[in-house]
Amino acid sequence: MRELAKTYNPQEIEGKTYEKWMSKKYFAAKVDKSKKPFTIVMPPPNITGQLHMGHALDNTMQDILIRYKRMQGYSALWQPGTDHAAIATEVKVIENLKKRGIDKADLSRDEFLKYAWEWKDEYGSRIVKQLKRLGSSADWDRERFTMDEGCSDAVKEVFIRLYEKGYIYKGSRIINWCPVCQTSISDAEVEHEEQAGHFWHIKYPVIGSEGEFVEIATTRPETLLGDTAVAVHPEDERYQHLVGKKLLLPLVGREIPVVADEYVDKEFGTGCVKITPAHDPNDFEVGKRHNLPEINVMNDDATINANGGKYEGMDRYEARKLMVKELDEMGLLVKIVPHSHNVGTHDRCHTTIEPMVKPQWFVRMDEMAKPAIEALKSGRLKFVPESFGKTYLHWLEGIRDWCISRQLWWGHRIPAYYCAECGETVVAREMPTVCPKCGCTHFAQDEDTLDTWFSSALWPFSTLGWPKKTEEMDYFYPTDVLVTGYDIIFFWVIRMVFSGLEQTGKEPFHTVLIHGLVRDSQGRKMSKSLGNGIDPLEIIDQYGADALRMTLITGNAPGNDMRFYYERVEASRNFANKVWNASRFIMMNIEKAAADEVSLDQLTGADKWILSKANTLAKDVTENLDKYELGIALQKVYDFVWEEFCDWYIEMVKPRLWKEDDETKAAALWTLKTVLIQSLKLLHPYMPFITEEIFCNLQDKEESIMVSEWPVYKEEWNFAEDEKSVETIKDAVRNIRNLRTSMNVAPSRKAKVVVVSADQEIRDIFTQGSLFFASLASASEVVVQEDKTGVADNDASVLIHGAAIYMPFADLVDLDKERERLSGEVKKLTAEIARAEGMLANPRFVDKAPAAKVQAERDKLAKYTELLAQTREHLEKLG
RNA sequence: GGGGUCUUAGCUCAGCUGGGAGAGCAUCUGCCUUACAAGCAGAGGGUCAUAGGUUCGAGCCCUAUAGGCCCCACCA
Repeated sequence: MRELAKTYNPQEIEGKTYEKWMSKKYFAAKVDKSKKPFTIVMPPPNITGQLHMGHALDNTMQDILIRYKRMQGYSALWQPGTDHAAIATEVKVIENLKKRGIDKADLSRDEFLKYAWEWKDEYGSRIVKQLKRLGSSADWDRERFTMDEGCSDAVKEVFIRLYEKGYIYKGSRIINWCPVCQTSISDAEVEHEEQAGHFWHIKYPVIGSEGEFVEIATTRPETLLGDTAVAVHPEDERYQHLVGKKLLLPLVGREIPVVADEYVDKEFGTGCVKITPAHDPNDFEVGKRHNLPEINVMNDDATINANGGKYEGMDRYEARKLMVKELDEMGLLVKIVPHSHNVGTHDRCHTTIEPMVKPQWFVRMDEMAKPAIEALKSGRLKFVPESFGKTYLHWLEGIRDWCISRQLWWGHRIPAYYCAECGETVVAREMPTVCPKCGCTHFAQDEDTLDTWFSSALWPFSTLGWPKKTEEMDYFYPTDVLVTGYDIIFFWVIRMVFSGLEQTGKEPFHTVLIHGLVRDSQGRKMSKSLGNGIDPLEIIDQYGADALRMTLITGNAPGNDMRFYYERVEASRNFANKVWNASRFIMMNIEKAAADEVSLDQLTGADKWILSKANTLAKDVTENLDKYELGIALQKVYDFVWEEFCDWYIEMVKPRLWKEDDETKAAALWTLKTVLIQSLKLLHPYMPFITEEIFCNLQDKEESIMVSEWPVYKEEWNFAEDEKSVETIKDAVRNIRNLRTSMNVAPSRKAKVVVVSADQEIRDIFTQGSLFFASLASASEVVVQEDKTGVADNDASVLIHGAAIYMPFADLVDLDKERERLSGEVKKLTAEIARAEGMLANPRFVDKAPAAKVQAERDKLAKYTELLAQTREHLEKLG
């Protein structure tokens, strides 16, 4: 044991503590059949990433659960790793190359990938180092990467299996195209933004009916170049005569038919819809129904292509401007009406998506969605909080096929090979040698890579060695809890569930613990563009990792967003300091007189009281943690440590420690140490560094708190009677302090305190606790007696249940003020009595409410009635 | 258009299966009391959005309304 510094200094402690944990291999989870497994897979941060508050929250929650379970004796695996983050990384690498004067277009695929891997090697470990500063106790020796050999193998295996089952197919369908990233993206990656736009009303001339026009309204006039029909509702009388007729597409001169389709809403716009199958998902469907040609009018960068005639080469928005102008000049532009509508944008770069028809790979979702829905409905999969289960179901029930191919280089290349001769597709792990159809020996691999989420979907089992049969897979899978933000339920959680069910037959986890966003103090999202992000590492530097962790967990319910305040970090830091100083106090005293083992019957009432409280606390905290109520559990430890332990118990114990020859000193020291250790253990998952440091300084039997045993409720530590007794004294102390404050009696002015009670039990309580009672109540002397002998009528008094307490402040008592105070008491008590009597007078309450509740009311009534009588008596005495 | 969620003290938020409204910060009063002024002891402050309903009893359950936020959705 050594003396601690006066204030807690996290910088001195965190680094060396983490190194100790690492070198002792405490984070390593072993396959150990004698223990129960507990597994969490870490949502793999992007290799492009820097630690932000979201990561800090997410990983703190996981670390709390893992540390808790580890202390409970589970073989607790926190499986870490990083994600290749296809688009994000590719964009970053391209930017980075640009700075060095290198253009991706000038590079071969292999050259580009070489740069990408270099980038990964340089920055991929950055975020891992940052996670460690938080105190994350992940099993870093098992760290994985979504593009490492094992994960890539799992990806190939799943692709092949799904392909052979007919769940993966290649098709030419309308997809979301990002003209800036130049790749297709899935529906989940499209964000809808409400934008102020316009409705352009344009007239299309009817062929063979001179002077007759069809008026359409469009938000995207430039797509007119790809129109292959105009649709009207089959039952729309206004246009029935036109169905089957041809229109002359302005500016293009193409003849297009008028078709009838239920898709059209008669009430909306003009009731006539231009149909552009190649650039609108709805029109695509209409086109399929009516066998319309699909005319793609755009290049990959959203400039107009050769099909756009003279507009070729223009950007889509420039072309729009020019076309509108020309239509106006031709007299075909009827009007322009302001109109706000939803525009799909790419969630990464916020470029407006261009729907295009392109050959892509898809995963059929209908069959795989079913067991995923069933998993939730059956209760095998639970969300915390539950409401997110509805989000999950809603998405799955309306799920559409998943576009998984990306026109990127960084990622898992699609394991499909095309015969150079006959074009036959072969899906295989390696490039085939001979074409099964034509015998040709030349193949080319598909150029595309897979959506980054395709590999993350396999994360819970690919990291454990699947598809190989490993003992890790047998032991740690299925995992237990997945902790993540609500923003990636669609991207990730759902895909892990259906992939896990499809490939392993089991839900990959039984609980999904959802958290919200960490916002700035004004409630805004933290973002780079706003510059309002707060760097967790700076907070750690300034206040310590424990304070940051505590801040992120307190006062926040699962799934709710939270605001980040420096004031709250300070409050957390202050708590750490409180724990530190309480420990310092205890150690200073233990140094003077060793805290030897004592038997429970040597403890005083106060010792038993705090021990009993600490015992209940362990039970409560465990229950809360089992329900994932991390914030509530921490709040309870906080309240216990600060209020009960520091403000009450330590103060109660001081007189015993200061007295030279107190025979209960050993009991006090033992209790201080025992309760402190209990508190440190309960606190450890939340504040790992400070608790470890104190624990190691406090005792030398165990070398680390993180592998010590989690406290369990012990029946022999349950002292209900002593709890009641101490509460009685606390009640008296509070009343006396209150009285002294209201009378302006300085704490330095000690006074004799006379406790009068007819109740032998209560007299015993005060007699036995007189030492600490005197100290807490600033009493020079405590006299306990049965009647009021020697008490002056004008002594100040307070009443508690079963006793009256008198203090001779004669010269200080302002009789008017005292009468006023007592009258106030009478008023309060009368109201309480009326309330209790009212309830008890209600026969329905007495009959229907639980007996304990009724009895409690009766007890209260008796207590208040007694207090009221005494208070009135005093009031009369004052005259 | 559908779904979710929130509305509690001046501010930010807790409030577990319904049983006398809580915390932190802020405010006011005293205290440098030998662990801690990053502290100690006190105090003030709330028709729990509104209106109904269920119940012996509602911040909590149900319905409706108002306002805020979020997600999903193919109205050109």
